[in-house]
Amino acid sequence: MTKLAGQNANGGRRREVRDAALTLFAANGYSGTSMADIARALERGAPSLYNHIASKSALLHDVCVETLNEILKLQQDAMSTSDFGLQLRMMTETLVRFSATHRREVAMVAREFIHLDGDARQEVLDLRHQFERRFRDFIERGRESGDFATPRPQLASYAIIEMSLAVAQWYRDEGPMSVETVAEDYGTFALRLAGCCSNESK
Amino acid sequence: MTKLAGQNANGGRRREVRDAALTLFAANGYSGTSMADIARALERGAPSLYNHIASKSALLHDVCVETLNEILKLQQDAMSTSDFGLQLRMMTETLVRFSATHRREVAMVAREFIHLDGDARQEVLDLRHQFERRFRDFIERGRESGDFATPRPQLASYAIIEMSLAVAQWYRDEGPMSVETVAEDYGTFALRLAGCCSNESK
DNA sequence: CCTACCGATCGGTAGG
DNA sequence: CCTACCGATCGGTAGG
Repeated sequence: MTKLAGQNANGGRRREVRDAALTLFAANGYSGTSMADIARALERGAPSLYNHIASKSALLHDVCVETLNEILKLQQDAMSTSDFGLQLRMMTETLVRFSATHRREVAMVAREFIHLDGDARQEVLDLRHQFERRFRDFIERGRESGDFATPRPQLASYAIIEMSLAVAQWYRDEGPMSVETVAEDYGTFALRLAGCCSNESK
Repeated sequence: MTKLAGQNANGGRRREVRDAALTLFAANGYSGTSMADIARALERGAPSLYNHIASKSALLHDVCVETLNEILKLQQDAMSTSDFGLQLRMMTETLVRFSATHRREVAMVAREFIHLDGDARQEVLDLRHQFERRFRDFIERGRESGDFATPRPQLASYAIIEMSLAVAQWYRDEGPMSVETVAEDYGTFALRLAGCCSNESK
């Protein structure tokens, strides 16, 4: 009981640090954020942060890896149905929903990960490539089956992925459009873009 | 003659500094690049750079403003024809061509400008908004005329703009696809996405 | 969680 | 274009 409470409290502290860092990294960039900035947001001294994290770069690395694993899992779930059109819609809507609701995390895997080096950077790149490869192979299969009509599946997948991830850059909770509205429209965009026969299906 | 040579040399120096900075800013980010890094690339001392530029931030600001003005001019040129479908294709292809051939500059106006503050930042934001607004208004007009079929022109314009600018992130000159191939495909993507009747026109 | 402190590096200036 | 130098700040450690 005491031990459990202690673990929760420590986990809570760690999550607090990660949350404050994420907000600052997204607003000012990883290199534009100092450990002192993060500590200030938490009303603590900078050295205290090292009780909860190994280093500044480990913080970024952890966020990137966890975010990409989450995205990969969502992608897999969205690929469970048999209909190509519906599958593309679900893959796109899922990605847009995630981008709109995890804007800071998406900014990390979209750009900030470049500040990692060595194996940490490569691991993030590998996860990104895995995600892109699955998207691309899926569109390739849909083209072979005749469900999609697009000359270069790679370009279609890049276009769909990047327009969906970019939602994280401009979406605002206070804005006029709900996450669902954006997700549905982008699902339709993806179907049209891929030249899907059953264009507006849903 | 001597004076002209001198002006050329000075202009050349300034361009050298800007070019080296642009490469490093694109690779490592603005905050991840020091004046010493730029100087090292030019095999010079860091203080010497200040003979050619006012400050690190002025360097970024100048690049962003010039790049956005160039993009706005290209956009205007692409909007000269009367046909909505052809106009959308030209606007998109022009943007993709620019993104593929000015990858570093596009990275600056897409993200790095956040490291500017005050008026410098606002000026860049204003130019960006001007560009986005013209794109959005154009799609709105095309929808009213019945040439496009899309429920929310704002979302269609965001999708087209962001997928086009993202070309700067992944395009490689050494890659298998020419700039023209990518531009044409993306032009088709934009027409489909906007629900343009004459979908594949060109 | 704190204070005290480390060497390295930051953007930029002075002066020639 | 250089050397010499500025105060500020960087990520991180020691020690409690």
